[in-house]
Amino acid sequence: MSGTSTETAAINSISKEEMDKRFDPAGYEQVWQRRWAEKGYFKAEAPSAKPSYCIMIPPPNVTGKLHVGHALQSSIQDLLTRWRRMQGFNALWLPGTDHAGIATQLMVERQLATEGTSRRELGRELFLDRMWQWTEQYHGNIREQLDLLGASCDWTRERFTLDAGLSRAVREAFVRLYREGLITRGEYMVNWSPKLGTAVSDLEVEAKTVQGKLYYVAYAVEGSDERIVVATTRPETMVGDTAVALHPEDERYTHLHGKAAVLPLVGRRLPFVADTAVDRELGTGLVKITPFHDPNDFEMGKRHDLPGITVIGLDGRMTAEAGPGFAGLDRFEAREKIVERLRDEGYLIKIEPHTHNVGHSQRSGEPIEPIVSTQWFCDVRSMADQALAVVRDGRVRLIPDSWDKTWEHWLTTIKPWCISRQLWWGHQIPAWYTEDGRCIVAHSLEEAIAEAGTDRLTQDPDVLDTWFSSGLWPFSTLGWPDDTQDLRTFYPTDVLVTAFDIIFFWVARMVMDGLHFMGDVPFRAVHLTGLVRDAEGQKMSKTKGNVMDPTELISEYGADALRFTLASLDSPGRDIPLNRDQIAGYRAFGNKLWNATRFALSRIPAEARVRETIDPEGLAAPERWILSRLSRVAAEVDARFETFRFDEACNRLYHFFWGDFCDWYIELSKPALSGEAPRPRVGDVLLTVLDRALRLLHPVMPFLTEELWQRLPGHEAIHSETICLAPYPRREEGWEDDVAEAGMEALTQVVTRVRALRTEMGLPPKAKLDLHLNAADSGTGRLLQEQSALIQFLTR
RNA sequence: AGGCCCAUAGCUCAGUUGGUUAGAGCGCUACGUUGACAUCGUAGAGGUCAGCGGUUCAAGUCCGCUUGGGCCUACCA
Repeated sequence: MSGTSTETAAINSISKEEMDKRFDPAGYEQVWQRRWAEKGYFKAEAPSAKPSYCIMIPPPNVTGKLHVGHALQSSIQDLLTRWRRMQGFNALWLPGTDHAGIATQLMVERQLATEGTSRRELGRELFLDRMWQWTEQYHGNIREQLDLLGASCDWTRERFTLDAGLSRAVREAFVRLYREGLITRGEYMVNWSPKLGTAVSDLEVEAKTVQGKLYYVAYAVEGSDERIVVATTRPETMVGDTAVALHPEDERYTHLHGKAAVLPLVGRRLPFVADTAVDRELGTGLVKITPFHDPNDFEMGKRHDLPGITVIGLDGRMTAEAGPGFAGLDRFEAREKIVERLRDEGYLIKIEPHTHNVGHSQRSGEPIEPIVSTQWFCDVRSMADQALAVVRDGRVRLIPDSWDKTWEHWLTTIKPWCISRQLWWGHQIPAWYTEDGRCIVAHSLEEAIAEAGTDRLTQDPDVLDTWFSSGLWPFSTLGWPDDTQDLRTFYPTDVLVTAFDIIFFWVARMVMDGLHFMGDVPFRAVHLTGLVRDAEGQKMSKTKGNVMDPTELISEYGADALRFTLASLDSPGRDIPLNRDQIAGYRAFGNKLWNATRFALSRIPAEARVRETIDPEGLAAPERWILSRLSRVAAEVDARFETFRFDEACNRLYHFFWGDFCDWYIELSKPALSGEAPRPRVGDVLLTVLDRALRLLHPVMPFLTEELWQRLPGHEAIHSETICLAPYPRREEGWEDDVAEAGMEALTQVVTRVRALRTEMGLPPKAKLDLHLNAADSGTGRLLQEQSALIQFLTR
């Protein structure tokens, strides 16, 4: 509690002291963040008489560090939450973190390696202890960083995907899907990552175009002198061949039907099989079939009832089945060795360069090995159909909707999802095996024992894919499977804000799970943001060294400037080039807010106050005009927030404040405030417009607006404690005044024209001139006449 | 191989359902500092809206093609 006394001093200083000429975000940002938290302004209610508004944070990696992409998404989520909260909604932004299975386990494994040990050496239990230690050590970082950004999360509802409640939800979901027959265990071909030692899903495989080789190998035809030639990119798999395929209508090879080839080096008999999947144009039109090491061959093997042989093991090395001379070799060494033997024995016809796509492990970067193994699968077909339906009928809106087609394509072609991982960090699969090999799926060991009739059970060692638990996030975080008050209050949630790159990993699965388990969509809209890039539009990456750290940007420019920048760059369907000049520009905007407030506070009459509302009756044209403009901007900003056009909303706020308010209204108020040319209620109007402008800006720039708003005399009339809970300004139709706007338009044009003439004629800015105006019509003439003092003031 | 997106000022981008003279920020030029703000003010320069064709009274905007970028999906040995 060492910081308490200084904090109190800082809080006391707010709104009392003379304002500095320059604003300093570091001086108040975290003071306010702490105070808001202490006051509990962001705690949502359940139940509540107010309408609910809910956003679930896309949970970042619990041990991770927030990057600018997180800063972007968090800024948008906070903007929406603060906006709705001010509008009187019972707003919940639920924070939390993800255990991020492979990623986090790898970090700890790397650390163990530096200590000269490994997870295998430690054993599962000790290793998991280390994982939890690691998790606890870094867990606070995410909150710290969100606090720096000004996030208005409800931390009393924070969740972690591995906490007790969410783990229970995971087991419940697994058991239900198993009992519905949608989760099954079986031996299939999976994407295997030898380095990671685990199966991964199709999504975790990245196709990379590589320069490979196409090897042409001669196979003898059984019972004849004929030799046929097959082409392959992976000669090392040939020792696992069990057939040779040809196209049924390929006239070159009709004589081979019913015959067999002989596998070089091994001597195995390989029947010819006819299959239309064979491409006659490619290679020689004859394909070697290795059912256990190629996804196509696996399918073909099933169609023709071919046996499979596992010649590459889970460690990426050749098995004993590969035969003497190859067993134990790494798969790529084996390739060289086998090609060498083929050449030596005269089977190698030729080698051609060949460009093709090879699946690589997204996480480890190595080529994926298609391997047959026993895994758990989730058949998502029926769930996918439901997810298709809700996007088609608009119950879930993707924003921008250009993603609809991608959604459609992926979900219509979706295949069973391999959900088991050979890792330790994650939700262990709730399946137990009896000694006689029965498999019991249950919520708990106790339930499994009861069902099995024995306590001699072994739990399946595998854990679930991280995304299995993430898919449940919108309702597991609210207490599901129990029927909780939170669940009833906040589900379905309103908006999901996330980057497009996890639309399949996560968004689609939440929609499927939400519909399946809750019978309703998890959110009504998905705002998909672009990728944050550097100033040159390059992807940020550690290797390029162009990564921008949000924490550092905040300390340099302030959180409000970063937030404003990110929000104003968030145009639909576009990536976001972030450059420091722009952030600096919005920091200058902050300075503008600061100094406009400073001006108002130093010049208004003592009795001036922020008013809840103002009757324009009896006000002069400049006052009528600024109130009219304010009303229109409030309406526009509201409409833009509704449609997720944060860029346009920010733009309008920026131009209203800097252009209308500072460049014109403040200038116009000067002669009135100084007493040279008094006008009615100028002080009240100035403060009231400032109050509303700050409130309009609050969702984007929470810290500065609070800091300034607290200083406005009479702000308590709007809310007794904080701008965070003050009402969001709406349109005031009674303020909208076409006559005043037209009149001011004429005035500003006159002023601008005079200034331009002065420059064109090379007249010194201070030289006083005579100005004669001829109005085109009497109305304008009268107005300009009325405002002649102002015109003189602005044009000298 | 399919699909999606993009091309507008020196740079990064807006530009709604087609409708006056295409906008902003940064950068640039000139001038300006004792009274909110130099993180500023005033004025200004700068665009064949990638190219070609079409629809229309009217196209940056709609349609087709071309070129040049980017991304996603995909089992071609």
